[in-house]
Amino acid sequence: MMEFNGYGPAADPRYSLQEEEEEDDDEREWCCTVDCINSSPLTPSAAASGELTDDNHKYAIQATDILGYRVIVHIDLDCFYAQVEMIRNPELKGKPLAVHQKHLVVTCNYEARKHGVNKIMSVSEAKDKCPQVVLICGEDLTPYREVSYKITDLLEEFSPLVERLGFDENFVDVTKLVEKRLQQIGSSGVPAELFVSGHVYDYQALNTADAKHVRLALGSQIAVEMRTAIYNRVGLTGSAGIASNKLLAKLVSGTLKPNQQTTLLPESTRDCMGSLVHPRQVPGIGPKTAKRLEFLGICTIRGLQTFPLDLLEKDLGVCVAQRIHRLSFGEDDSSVTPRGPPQSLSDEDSFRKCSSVVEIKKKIEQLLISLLIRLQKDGRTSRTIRLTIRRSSAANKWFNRESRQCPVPNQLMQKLNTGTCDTVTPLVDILMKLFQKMVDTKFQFYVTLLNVCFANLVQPTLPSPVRGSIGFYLTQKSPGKVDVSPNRKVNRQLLRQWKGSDDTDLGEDIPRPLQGMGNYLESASGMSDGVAYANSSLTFPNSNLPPGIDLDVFKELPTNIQQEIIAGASTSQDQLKCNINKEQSIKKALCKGNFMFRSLTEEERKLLVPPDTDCNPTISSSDNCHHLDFHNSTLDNPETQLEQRVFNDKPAHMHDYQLPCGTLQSGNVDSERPTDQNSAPFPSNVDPDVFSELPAELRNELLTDWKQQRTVSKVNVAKRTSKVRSSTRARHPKKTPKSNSILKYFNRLY
DNA sequence: GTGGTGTAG
DNA sequence: GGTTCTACACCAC
Repeated sequence: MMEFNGYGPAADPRYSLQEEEEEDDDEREWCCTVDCINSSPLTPSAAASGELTDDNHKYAIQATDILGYRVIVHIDLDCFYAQVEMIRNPELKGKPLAVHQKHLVVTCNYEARKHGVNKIMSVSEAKDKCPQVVLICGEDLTPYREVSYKITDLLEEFSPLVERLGFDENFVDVTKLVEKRLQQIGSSGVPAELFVSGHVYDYQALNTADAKHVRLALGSQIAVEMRTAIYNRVGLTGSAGIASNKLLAKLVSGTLKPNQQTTLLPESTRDCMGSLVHPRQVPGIGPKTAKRLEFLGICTIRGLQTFPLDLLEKDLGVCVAQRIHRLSFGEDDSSVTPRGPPQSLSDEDSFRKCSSVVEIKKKIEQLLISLLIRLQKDGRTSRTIRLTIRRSSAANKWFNRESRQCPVPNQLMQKLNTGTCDTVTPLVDILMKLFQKMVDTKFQFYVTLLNVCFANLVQPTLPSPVRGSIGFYLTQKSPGKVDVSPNRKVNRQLLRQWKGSDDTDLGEDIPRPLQGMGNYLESASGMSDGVAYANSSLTFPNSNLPPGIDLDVFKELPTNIQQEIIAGASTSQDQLKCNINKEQSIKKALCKGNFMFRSLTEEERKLLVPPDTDCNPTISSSDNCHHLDFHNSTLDNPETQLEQRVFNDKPAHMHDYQLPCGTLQSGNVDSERPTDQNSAPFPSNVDPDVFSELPAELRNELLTDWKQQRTVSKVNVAKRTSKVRSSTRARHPKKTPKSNSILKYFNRLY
């Protein structure tokens, strides 16, 4: 990795460009290709022969007219993971460094590249090429994700229009900022000495009389400012491309790397596209599409440009055909769209093979816990859970991924981001059922990848009532208590809130993931007191019930809610205090730089599973303690300290017990719905005395909810009787209030 | 809403 | 083609 002595000037061609010598082979080759093709642009004879005429170039003309004034900057951070690792551990600077996931190098610094190490090279090969290479496992993406969002944040200070592309790339639409600067120049006119910062593609001369040139030149100066800010405040270097659309900006940002920038003036567009050899090199044309193009005999960009559009449309569909046809001319009218917070959170792990249900369950649990921590930190909750697998068999070595998903039951949804333990067991149960929908575990199977995903993320609106309180139970019943995530188009406010919650410096606070895990451990053991589980309902001493709860009402509740209430009855207040104490003790432990996760004791496991069920616990033979390395990692610049990497290793499975059979199925939630649609103000199985003891505000809220449910139910009944469903719809019934009930959900699973 | 495919880094 | 670990768009159903 090079040393920097001031960032901005280094990117300016008026100063020496020492770093150009440090391009890696790939990038050098790319540049050579550019030069090569640039030397032979379309000849007049080629145009005359009908290969490429203005007629089939019509999109270029239209697009240029309409969109030519946009100024888009594409920022591409140099070997991102490696740079982050060097920031985390400055001692690594100057050493050859490779970040690997499993047995593959996913990125490496330029020092390692000098020794022949490359991306997607096996670890063993990298070691052969460069025995002194420092290998860092990059499977935990947390630190990269965090730095990545810091960069996006920083870029948003320049323009609100920032679109992330993976962790290490961003598009920024700086058109408005450029216009603002033009206005500032005002009547004094464009200064004659206006220059382009960095390189100009194809060494094209800047024409300060051309409005587009002026704007792009200003864009290049903004790009330098952005890169300087990224370096000064986060410590990372990156390359930039400046052009009139996203496609071109991305293409030119790759021409000169690392730590350089290139501006494409409109007149060079054709050359720039012509410099690409294969359609696959066009961002937006992936391997599958490229293969189909090859099947059509299209193996070059020129070939794609001149291929009859109608034939292309027949093969690829109108939409795709037109899009890639336009891309081949360098035309891309897609806008820079901030995506807001991620729409889903997922975690996955791959392995050579996994062929036992116990192992699968263990791995699912690991992934789930890591995800729950992230979800807790995120602050949202999830409405959909998805399991994706990839399997192999003797006959067919590789299968594509396949997935199954289902809604997260309402009650669970409300608790997902609270970091408590009681979500883990039912979620693992659900995930195992999803797994069994894909794999018949009665037969031999080989799974090589598991992915758990929380999708459909929404903001919970109600503060969580004290767990175990009746308020907790009742509010879980109310539908419509979550705000659907706003339109994915843009919600910067949401993004800011989301980032705000994420942007914590550890400082004095306990990292929230650990609080959550602490809760997980505590609740898991706390559940056991005085509770014996049966297959379909709980047995309990009556005295354990909180005052005001009717035994009959209680019996009607789903088991997990019963557990909540029992746990809360004895501990609702004490537990709060207890949690605070525990957080403090965790904090103390963390201050010592070490924290130990303990597995559940055997006794605790026994208490979680009824001895008389078929699902006997599989007790983990190892009484292992999982040490969590907890070390500081800060950036050079104190302003932009990285959040500490809480988990150096993914937490190992916490316990290894089988789920009590029917834990979730037991509660007949349907019975909680109003039975008499017209008379009772609330569901028949809600005790009036209990109800009357609730705060007026809550009572009103519940009444409104129940009223709404009844209305919806009526509408659905009417719909059902008047309309015969198609077979597909029967498989995916329309959503009714009941469809969210746990029972309904399990009916679908089985 | 579900499940598959394609694209991206 | 996948090897890693994501994330999103789109489409048929």
